[in-house]
Amino acid sequence: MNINDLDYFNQLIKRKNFSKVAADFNVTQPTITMAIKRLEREFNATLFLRDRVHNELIVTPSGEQLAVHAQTILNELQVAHRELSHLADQHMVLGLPPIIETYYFPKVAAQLQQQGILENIQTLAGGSVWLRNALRDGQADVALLGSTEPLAYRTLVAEEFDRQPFNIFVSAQHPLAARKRIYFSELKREKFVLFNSSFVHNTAFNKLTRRNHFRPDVVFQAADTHVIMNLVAENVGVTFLTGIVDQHRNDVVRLELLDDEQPTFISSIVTRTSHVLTPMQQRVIQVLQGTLEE
Amino acid sequence: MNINDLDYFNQLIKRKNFSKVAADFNVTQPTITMAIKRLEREFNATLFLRDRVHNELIVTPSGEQLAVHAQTILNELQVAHRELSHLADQHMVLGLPPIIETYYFPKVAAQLQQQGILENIQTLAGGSVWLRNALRDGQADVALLGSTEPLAYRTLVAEEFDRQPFNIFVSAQHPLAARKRIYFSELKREKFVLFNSSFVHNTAFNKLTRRNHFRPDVVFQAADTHVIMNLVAENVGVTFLTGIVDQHRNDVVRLELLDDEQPTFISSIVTRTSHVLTPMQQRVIQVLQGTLEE
DNA sequence: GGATACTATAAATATTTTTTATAGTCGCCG
DNA sequence: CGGCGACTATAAAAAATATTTATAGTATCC
Repeated sequence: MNINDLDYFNQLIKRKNFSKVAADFNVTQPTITMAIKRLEREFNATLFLRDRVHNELIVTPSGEQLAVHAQTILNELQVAHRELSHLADQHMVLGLPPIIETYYFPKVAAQLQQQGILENIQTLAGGSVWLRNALRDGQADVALLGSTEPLAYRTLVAEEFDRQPFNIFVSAQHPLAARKRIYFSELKREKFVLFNSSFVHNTAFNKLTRRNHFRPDVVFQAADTHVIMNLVAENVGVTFLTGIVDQHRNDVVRLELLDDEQPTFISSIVTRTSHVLTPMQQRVIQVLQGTLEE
Repeated sequence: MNINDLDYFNQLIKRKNFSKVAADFNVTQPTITMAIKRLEREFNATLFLRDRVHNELIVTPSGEQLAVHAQTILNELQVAHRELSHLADQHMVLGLPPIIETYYFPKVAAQLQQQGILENIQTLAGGSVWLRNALRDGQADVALLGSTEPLAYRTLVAEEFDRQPFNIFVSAQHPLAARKRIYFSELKREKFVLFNSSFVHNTAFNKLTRRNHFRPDVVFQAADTHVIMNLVAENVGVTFLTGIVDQHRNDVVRLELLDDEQPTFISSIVTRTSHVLTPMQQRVIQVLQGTLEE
């Protein structure tokens, strides 16, 4: 049995049209007909019903079931290709969401440099959700991910290394600047400048607004914490970020939240369950664990 | 790329010998050489080092990594074959460990019969551990499994439907027969007749003996609860089983355990995450849920 | 009734895999 | 040391498979 056949099949499931699938793969239409026939013979099942009357292609239960497995197999192959290509290049792709890249990675990089393995690391930036998928499809081998709940996925292994509360940052000229701690509900009338690229902050923020029954007035969303901090300093609005972002500015004040049951920013080291660590990769992971878990 | 190549590769990983793999598949030796070459070209990596000096075959890191994926892919295909074969025969294989088969299944079967779908069920008997693997490799489509901890596996979905405490059963002539409840530690000097085929009972039993610091005197292990009960009635020993086994005998007395933190016998309906339910299979699951969850 | 949009079939070609036959490498042992 | 045994590799031929080309079939739409 040929993998191509599964590829054709998989595409036919999506496209529901033999000729178009053929075009997608730059082969002629009978090729697809034959491929499906081979699969139908191999699995001894009808995979599609050719409904000429309504001119549509119906996927049988057997077809649906096979589609699930075909998908897994094709993904597994893709991951294999990517993983082996990383191995060949002697590097490891480390996924980093922007916040983690800015505030945790420098420490890690220094350690990796000392051990002479920094050159084997290739970073891949992206939001937490996107990186999770990049891990799954083999684009990344390891990722440091932020989340509000402990991560638990079928194909990934996560090891938590830090928990940080979320804080409120206001301008030094802001009336609340004199305070050290506040309740989230006190922010009902404030304007917010928020972080947009990371889904995690939004999740946490939305939880809190919902729990406190208000619709926040979000005046701006930025992808970079420095931009946000500058806007906060200018008193354009207040923001909601993790404490690690603090960074000794004197034009911005950090306020702790007093609410019970606050969401926390959980940081984890995540890998694929199927990923086999080389000795070099094990050292990288050890450095990550050592540096990040204090 | 051909699945056969992965099959050859997978076997070579196990056997570490080209000629033997060739023999295993009834092909000639150059076939294996070529297959590995094709994979090495396809993945642009060396998969094995042929160490002529020590006359052994060394698997490279790339080889190790590919092996993991090859295994997954081959398993996925095997599952697909089995699942589609069940679909073709219009049946569903239901795995049942002996205890569950005896004490829960009759109720279920009656309901399934009423709905006219009993004939579509094929049961598969086996211990919990064995059935878990049967689910994973597609031999079974659904299983009712017993466990002492909630089931959580990567490739399986479990839905709990019952929790039962474990009980002690003694002969009506036994000194303890007058009691209703006892502490497990009071059984230090007893002889035990235990259930052997189900790993779950042993796990729970061992937990308790360990916690109470004694080495139990196990005089016999049987695969059938009736045998055990008969031995208990004859006062050969006492036993440790779930309450459902009770079955109105007057020569045997059931004692509840007074210990805090007792292990419980958790029963769950388990399926593969990758399994697509047909309408008929959905009805079966509904009957299972309806009947078993009261 | 002809044009259009699909899928299927059959024969010819092209491609890929396997076999056959043989060579190469190394260790072992008399 | 030389021949034998246990391996794997290579090359050419043969066999098996997949793809293309060309064409037929079936149903819809106008």
